[in-house]
Amino acid sequence: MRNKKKVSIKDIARLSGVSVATVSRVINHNGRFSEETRKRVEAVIEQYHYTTNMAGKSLRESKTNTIGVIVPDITNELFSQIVLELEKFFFEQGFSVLICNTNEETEKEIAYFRILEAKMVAGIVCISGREDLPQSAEEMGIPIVCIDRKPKGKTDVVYVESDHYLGGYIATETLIQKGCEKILILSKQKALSVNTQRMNGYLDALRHYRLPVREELIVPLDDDSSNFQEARDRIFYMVKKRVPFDGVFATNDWRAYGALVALQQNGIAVPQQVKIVGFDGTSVSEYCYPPITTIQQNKKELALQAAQILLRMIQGEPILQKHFVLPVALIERHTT
Amino acid sequence: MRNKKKVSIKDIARLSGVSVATVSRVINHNGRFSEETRKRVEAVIEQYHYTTNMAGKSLRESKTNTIGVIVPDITNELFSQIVLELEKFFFEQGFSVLICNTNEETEKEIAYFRILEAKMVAGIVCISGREDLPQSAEEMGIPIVCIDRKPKGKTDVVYVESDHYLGGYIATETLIQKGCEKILILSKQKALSVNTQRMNGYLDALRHYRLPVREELIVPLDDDSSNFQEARDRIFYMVKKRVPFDGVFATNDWRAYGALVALQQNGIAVPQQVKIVGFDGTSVSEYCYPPITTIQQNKKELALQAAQILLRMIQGEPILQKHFVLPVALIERHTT
DNA sequence: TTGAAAGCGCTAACAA
DNA sequence: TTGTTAGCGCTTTCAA
Repeated sequence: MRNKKKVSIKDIARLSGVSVATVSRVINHNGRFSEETRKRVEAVIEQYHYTTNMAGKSLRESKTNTIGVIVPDITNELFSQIVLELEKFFFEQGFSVLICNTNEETEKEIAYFRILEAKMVAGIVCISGREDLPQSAEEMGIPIVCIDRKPKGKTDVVYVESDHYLGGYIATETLIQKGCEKILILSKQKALSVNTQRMNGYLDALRHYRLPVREELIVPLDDDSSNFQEARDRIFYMVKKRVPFDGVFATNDWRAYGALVALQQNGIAVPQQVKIVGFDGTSVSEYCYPPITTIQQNKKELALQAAQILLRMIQGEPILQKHFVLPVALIERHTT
Repeated sequence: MRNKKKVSIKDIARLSGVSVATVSRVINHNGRFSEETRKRVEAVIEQYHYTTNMAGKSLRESKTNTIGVIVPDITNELFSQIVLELEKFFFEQGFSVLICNTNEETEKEIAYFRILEAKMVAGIVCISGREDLPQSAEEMGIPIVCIDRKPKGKTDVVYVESDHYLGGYIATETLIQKGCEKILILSKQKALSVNTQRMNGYLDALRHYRLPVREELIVPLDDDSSNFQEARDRIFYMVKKRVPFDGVFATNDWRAYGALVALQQNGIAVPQQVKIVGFDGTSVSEYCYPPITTIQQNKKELALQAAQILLRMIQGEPILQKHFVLPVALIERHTT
């Protein structure tokens, strides 16, 4: 079944009575051939369904037309939407996308960087996940753009992110303006910039409205269980412990939904007794009941910005601005 | 910034005082070298962080360790879960995954087949989407496994699918057993085997329970709008037209949810007045309100089966069985 | 156990 | 405008 012997540039050269160099020029529109030659060569290419062997080309040029996309979890809607936009953009630019799902495992991420290097990808988009890029990444000399991941230490890595601080501030402010005074925050413990920025927005909003920061309302989450489960369990526990609160800022939509379910299970009315704001703007916030007020990230723009910058880097342009912040938007629904 | 000159097999050979052939043998565990040589070479490789240049290797071997995955829409949870499992499996086997999002556009799919061929991928997994593989695909001589896509005409293409017929039957039977007599089906018009099999399950269940097949309750969907919207609009219209029905078999979960919302908007109680069953077992069916009874596809198993078969094909094993059907499961929730 | 050398398909420098 | 040729990094055949 294998081994339809493929037609190579040599065959095309022979069949159209020119040299391989000329064929190569025609294929790559490099000039230095006559109109007549072009026609003849292209006809033969057409006739024999010739397609460039990328391995040969890549070997010769020491680079491929492949982009590596590193992502923690492709089944997370936020990420899959970003990946979709990346794929669309790069397809149009003649690049393919290698998907590298790390599952947040450091080892797998490091392995993937090695693989991407060995495969000589043209560039890498690194979405969220842990903060510090593996050592190897920086030494590779492959253009990298990060999304929602501010590389620790290194100042010269390009990254694009939503305005997480403002998002945290607006989320909290919204709750305050709707009358909440004891606002609980569900936040990952891991000190990612994404987390700390949202937290800072929360804290600043409280301060600005002269509300006390209550230690017991800062509920840390760790990494093991799902966002939904963990949030639900934590809120359940808070209710059982009778810790009073009247607002929840959940740092993503699944956590918000977890909080919502825990409250419903305890007969606490949302939004009458407790109000909730989520983050991301994924579909769960829209279709759950009642639909959740959330801070929307502009996934398409995030992807597009990152992709465009990466493309420019690949083309050798110097990138002066290293840090891009995109606005977020409040979507008011029925939990506030 | 570019151009850290990479260390090649030649460098390793020189640095460890052996020939490139020997280094190659050591790297690929091909025997024919002494234990001592092995140690020396491996030490040098380690020291200089050598990694194989895949373009060179691929060119030489006329194949890569990359798998192409063709998928209609990576943001569809059903597909992203399958892709996740494929990636996981192939990563462990030393393959990378190229993601090819076709958006159901024939042209893009054809383009991707060409690209995958030019890139000499080791194999292709083709998920759902249109039925007939492009001509080019079959001629390429690259192993292909389809998921949920029964290639038209061609009998020798390997495919793995859920038992859509049984799913359709069980969905309908469930509605009947809960007392429904006028069961509406929301089904794509496009004659994909997936659609027709579910439809056949529906029809056979009706016949088996001696219920009439009513033409006006077979509601065709076309391709333009989203599953959710289209289903919602259709059901809305049916209600307005006062077509009587007391059960809805929606051929995926988003359609089921669309139906649910349309009914709720018209003040029709679910499940009291109308019952609903969805398909796929994606999260929307779980977290919407009320959660929807659905037929679950085993995405992990689907991916694993396909991946394992493809791997065997890549390794040159003959595949005798071409068609694999995986069981589905009814998940009862609150819409029946 | 080891090495020399050919050649996979391609591009680009150089020559004509 | 066109051709010749070297060489990218690798594996493998053949010879030693």
